Amino acid sequence: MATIYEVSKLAGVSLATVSRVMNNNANVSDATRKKVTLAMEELGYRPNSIAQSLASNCSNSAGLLVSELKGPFYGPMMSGIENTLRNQGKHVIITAGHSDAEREQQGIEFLISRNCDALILHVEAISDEYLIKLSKGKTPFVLLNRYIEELADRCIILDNTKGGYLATKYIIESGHKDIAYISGPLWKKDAQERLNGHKQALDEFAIKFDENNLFEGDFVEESGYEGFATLYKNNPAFTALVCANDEMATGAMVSAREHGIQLPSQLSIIGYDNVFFTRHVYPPLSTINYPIDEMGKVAAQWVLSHVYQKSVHPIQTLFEPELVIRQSVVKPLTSR
Amino acid sequence: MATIYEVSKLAGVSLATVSRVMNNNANVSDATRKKVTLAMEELGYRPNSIAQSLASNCSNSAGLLVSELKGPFYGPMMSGIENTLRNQGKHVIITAGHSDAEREQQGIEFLISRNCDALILHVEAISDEYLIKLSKGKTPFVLLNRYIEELADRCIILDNTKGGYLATKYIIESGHKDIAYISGPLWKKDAQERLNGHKQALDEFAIKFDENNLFEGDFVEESGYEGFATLYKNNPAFTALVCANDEMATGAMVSAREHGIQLPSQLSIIGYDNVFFTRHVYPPLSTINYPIDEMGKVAAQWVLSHVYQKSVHPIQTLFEPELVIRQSVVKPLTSR
DNA sequence: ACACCAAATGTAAGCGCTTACATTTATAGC
DNA sequence: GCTATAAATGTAAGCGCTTACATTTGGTGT
Repeated sequence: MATIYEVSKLAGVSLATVSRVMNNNANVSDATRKKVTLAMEELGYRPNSIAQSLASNCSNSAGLLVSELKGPFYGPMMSGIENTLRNQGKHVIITAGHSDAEREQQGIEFLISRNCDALILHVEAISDEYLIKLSKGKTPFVLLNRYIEELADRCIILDNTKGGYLATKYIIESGHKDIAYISGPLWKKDAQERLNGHKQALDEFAIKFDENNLFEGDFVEESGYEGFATLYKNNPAFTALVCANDEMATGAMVSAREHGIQLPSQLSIIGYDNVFFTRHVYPPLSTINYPIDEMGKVAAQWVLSHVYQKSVHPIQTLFEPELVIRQSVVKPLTSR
Repeated sequence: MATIYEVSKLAGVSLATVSRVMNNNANVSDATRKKVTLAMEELGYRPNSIAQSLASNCSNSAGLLVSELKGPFYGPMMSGIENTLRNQGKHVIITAGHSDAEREQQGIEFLISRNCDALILHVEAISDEYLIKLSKGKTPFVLLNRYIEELADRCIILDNTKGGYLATKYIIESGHKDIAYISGPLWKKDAQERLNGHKQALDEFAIKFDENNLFEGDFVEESGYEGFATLYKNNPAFTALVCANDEMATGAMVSAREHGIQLPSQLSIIGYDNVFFTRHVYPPLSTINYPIDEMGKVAAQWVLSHVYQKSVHPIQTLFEPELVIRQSVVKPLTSR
């Protein structure tokens, strides 16, 4: 690979001048600019961005840490972020934290050590303290789907409690009274909040919450599958099931059908997140919309404005969940 | 951030020694190793991997270029790659090419300029020539889902033609004769191959291929939706639909139902790829398994063995598609 | 023709590391 | 105790760039 030195020699100018034309510095005469450009082309020169980064202390790239690289939730998020950053000539370095404190920390350190100009973090396991300490450091970051009082202005979040409330309220208003719930892992704040919203709706309609109707899953499909089976064994009478995310809801649907239950007539189900395949399961799943792609874009814009001084509309940090009604929730049969 | 210099001063040794302990170089006495380690901890020292990379010409990271960051196909692929590399202490830098030649090239150049030790490429639009030229360069790479004669040993591929054949053969053997097909964009080789497989099966059973029964989609759901509508208008008589991927198949299912067609009794559908949600659509979709996560792992192992000298079982480059039977294909009704 | 100033270019130090090579120190054999 | 040898450590040159500062060049006004 050609280096800047070879370019400078070929063009008959100094290193500094070559660097100047690369960085569009004003003070270069058109004549030499052309000479240099030509030399670059002739050599097929590509600047070594590692060296640039080391010298300039700016890498033109943001680090992104997500829990998983796969899954219907993270895809749109990564995609939204990458697109808006890429449009401004910035790059994204992605790594996965796997909802594990140690691996999340490793990931963050890797991204920092790679000179990322900023970080976008979707972290679940790492402690608030670590993040607060991190915020004193020199690499700026935004948090997606996590709220920390002290870092409030850089937290881009959804009102999870409200979403949980909305889901259950809709179920109740559809006539259900015996309602089961499959939650996410309760050490995760969002799982906790969604459950709180659920309880809040129950309260409002004076339905008492029954521990027997609660199953703690872990946000993946299998746990929805198991969850249904367990709940059904405990209490075969519930007429509606609210799930803390869509994946568990689909898992539960499979299990329900295997138990010979007709959907939706004998059992109403609602999910959470509105991932793209919810329209295609059967019956099409009612759910709560989580505008994660939008939120990813906003995170990217935060970086653009805070780090690269690109002006941007004011940043929205709190997003509202919305009920999306499809066909998986119906009035309960009087008996089953 | 502390630098190696400060560590060396605190520990009372030279830069080189610090560097040696970082790299586990043999020739360091236990005593000084301990001194240095202590100093590092005291300063919270993290090596700057950019500088390491510039100096050593090795970044311990592989670049990954995929078409999209979202979608049920790429997620497992990225995930498989990241996991196996991460387990060996290597990192992954991911960027997206969006099936566009220019953006793919930009992505490749970015990854190279970031000193990636190797590249894993899922590229669709960029030319064979470019890749062949690239192979003369110093950054080694593997190709996922693309076959180039000259680069055969670094192409990890699925026998797409065979998969196409298998799907249609199964449909025919289920009794269908009037079969429609929604293909991917035909400039993509895999789309072309799958279609070829389809035709081959048709041939084998002496069914003639009818252009009216072909719709060229672009591998996303919407085009499946449109595709069905168009095909149905041309020829409402077909009893089975084979789709070049699962996303288009689900799109087609939605459209079919909107046309008042009962699935699967009035129309059999088969997909391709076996992405995770195929089990949850209704009816559960029969499809062709594409072990993309496995193939991603193999790509990662290629990198591990060719670049980092980790020994690894011999690498499988050709993968076989497999029919997975669920409930979306049934015998045709005698009439509809 | 001269001084003066801005624009264009060059010089060289450094970004934080690695590593070949030189030097010092410890170990062993006699 | 002395040399030969190996082990431990240090020195300094670079990796490919950026950038503060110095120098040169060319254009003005008089």
